[in-house]
Amino acid sequence: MTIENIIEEKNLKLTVARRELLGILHAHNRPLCFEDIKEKINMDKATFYRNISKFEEEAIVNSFESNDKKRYYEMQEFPHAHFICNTCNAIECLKNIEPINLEGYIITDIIFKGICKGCKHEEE
Amino acid sequence: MTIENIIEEKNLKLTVARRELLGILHAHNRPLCFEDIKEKINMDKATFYRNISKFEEEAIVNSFESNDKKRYYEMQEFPHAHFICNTCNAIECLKNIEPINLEGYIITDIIFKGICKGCKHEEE
DNA sequence: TTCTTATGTGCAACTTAGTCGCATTTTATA
DNA sequence: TATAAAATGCGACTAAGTTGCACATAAGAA
Repeated sequence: MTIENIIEEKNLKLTVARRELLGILHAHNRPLCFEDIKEKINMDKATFYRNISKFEEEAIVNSFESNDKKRYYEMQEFPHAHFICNTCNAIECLKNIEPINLEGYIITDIIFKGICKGCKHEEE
Repeated sequence: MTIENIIEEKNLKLTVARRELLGILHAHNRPLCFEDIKEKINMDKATFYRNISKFEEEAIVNSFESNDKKRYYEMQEFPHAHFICNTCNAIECLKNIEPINLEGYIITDIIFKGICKGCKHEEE
């Protein structure tokens, strides 16, 4: 599925900003915040946040808050859990954990916090 | 364990602000943000954030970011997972879920996001 | 290809959570 | 009761995210 297809499928206009923004998110296999993205492309923050909101409404992108008060965004292609390290603040994607069920709830996202493998190793 | 004992055990000074702050957190069985707390007690936000940071360092309190860009705090008495509803933004404590293990990681906190029982019911 | 219109973009001003420096107050101890 | 270290409150600041508005652009019609 190309970026052009995704945009077309949702009946959104294909603009330069949208192509660039989805291009960056698609190319990186990790969640990115606005700060990460503005290092890579020159885009006004109002444009960034308006497009990101639209992508979230259309279920193209999903997001979560990390430990650093910033929101991180990624393509919703393969929904998966995340691990946020309290020590180094790194965000890892956990693509292979077994599904968890909570009776009565619909789970769309799981965030684990704690100490990642690297930091745990350094502590020992 | 009284608030006075907790403070003394960690070798912190027992001040009016600290007693009030821990009193509020102790009295409410749900995570609270600064906005929630300033409705209940009159405390400068610098004092709030400095004390909350100290309580976190001392493992008296823990915290997480919600969907609303605010950080929520609660006593660390009974560590447990949380459910944040994407629809109504409510935060629920999940005190009875079975423990999850991730090989190589130390998990200190789990946050589930999705649709809570109430909102799921309304959708149907 | 050009015209038209709805939609998107960029700018600047704004809001709000959270931080920091500093003068003053309070706690704990001698 | 005196003292020193630590906590508080204030005001100024930072940075994420939002909003209104004028201008630019995508996409379909003519």
